Amino acid sequence: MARLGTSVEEPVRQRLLSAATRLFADKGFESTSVQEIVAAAGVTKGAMYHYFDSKDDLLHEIYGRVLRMQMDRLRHFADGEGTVAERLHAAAADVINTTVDNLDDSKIFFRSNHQLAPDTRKVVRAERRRYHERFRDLVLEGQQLGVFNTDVPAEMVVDFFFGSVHHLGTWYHPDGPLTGSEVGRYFADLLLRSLTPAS
Amino acid sequence: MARLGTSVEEPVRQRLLSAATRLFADKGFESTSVQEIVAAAGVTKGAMYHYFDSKDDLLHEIYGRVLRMQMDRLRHFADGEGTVAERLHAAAADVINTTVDNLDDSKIFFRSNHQLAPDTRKVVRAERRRYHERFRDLVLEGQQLGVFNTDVPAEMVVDFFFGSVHHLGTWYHPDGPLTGSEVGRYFADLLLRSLTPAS
DNA sequence: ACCAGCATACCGACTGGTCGGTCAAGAAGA
DNA sequence: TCTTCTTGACCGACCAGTCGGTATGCTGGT
Repeated sequence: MARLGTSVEEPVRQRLLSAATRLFADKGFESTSVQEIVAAAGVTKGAMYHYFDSKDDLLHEIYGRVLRMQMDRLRHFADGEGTVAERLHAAAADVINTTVDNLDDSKIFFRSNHQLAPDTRKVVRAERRRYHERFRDLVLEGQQLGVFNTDVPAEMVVDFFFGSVHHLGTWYHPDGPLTGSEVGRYFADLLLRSLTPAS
Repeated sequence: MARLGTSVEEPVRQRLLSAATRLFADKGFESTSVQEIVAAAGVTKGAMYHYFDSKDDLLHEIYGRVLRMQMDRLRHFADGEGTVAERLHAAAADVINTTVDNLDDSKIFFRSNHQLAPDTRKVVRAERRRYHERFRDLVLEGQQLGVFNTDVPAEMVVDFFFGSVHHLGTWYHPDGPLTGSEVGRYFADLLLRSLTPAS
């Protein structure tokens, strides 16, 4: 059992998670064999099946990490200070920033959803829904205060925006000309302007 | 040889394409076996390998169909009549409409990209890029005419918007309360407003 | 009218190989 | 000695693709 500061190396469980994340993002869940994962982590299958119930369980853990992190950050910005517009802008820019910082997780999240076992999928979907609802409530708050347009339902605005976030994994490259913060600002600007009354 | 109106049934090739589309969209490319596809189409493996070179080839054909259709429609709207804003709005609403009408194709398109053989993927990506460029040029045209905001690069606006289109397969249900046209109008409105100067 | 020759369309058993997962056994610290 | 962690050989299921074969019908020579 790894105690505090016992080993220089990452513990086996972490190494497996990291290796799996990289491989799943690169080649997809189904195209990655357990053998490849354990080889990349420098262990054998027995070790993997000691820490995880199945290949599916590994994927589920990756999902869990992302979901918890995103939810924590969203709550922090949504419940923070400032006007609704400021809080929504900050939350939107932040989710793009963290998505870009964890592009592999994001790719897996949006591409391998259908590979999860039905039960696991239900859990993930429920957690995802709560996240969306918190975001939607922010939009709703602005609409009720009269600072946002009401002609497009809040629910749809959220789906519209998260499509763009989802899509980042497809075109964004960390070594490209744009930083995550820049993309975050651009996208948050577009979102806010699409919600702001014309005159 | 099927002459005009000779057979009531769809020809085998079409049946295979349809069955594969449905199954790939439901369970993903890698999780669908050739055996399942031919069973759903009511033929055997021999028939499939008579019409297609490989399982990959089948996927490639599905991609080709979607790409050709989308490009044709975009050109029609982009080169049509009306102001830039009107043409962009029409093209944006239409791509959402056809995406909703062919949700299975769309799911496959955005989810199974990485399963294609490298060569095939290059071809698909190139065609996809041309599509994006045509769309971007529309935005650029509006920016140069001064009717659209210029603070966000046209390229980024396109990536922003197509993320939302991409995402449709995740949340839209044909038997839900919204028609494709309604979603198309909402999303096109959001896009146009995000491009329109505030005052 | 007939037949040989050939192409198209399709069948389904089979092959070589891969995969997720199991398990008996060993190493090492407490 | 007991527990925790790790090994690697192994199993049964499954999969993409192959191949020898059949049925049908068109074509041109007689």
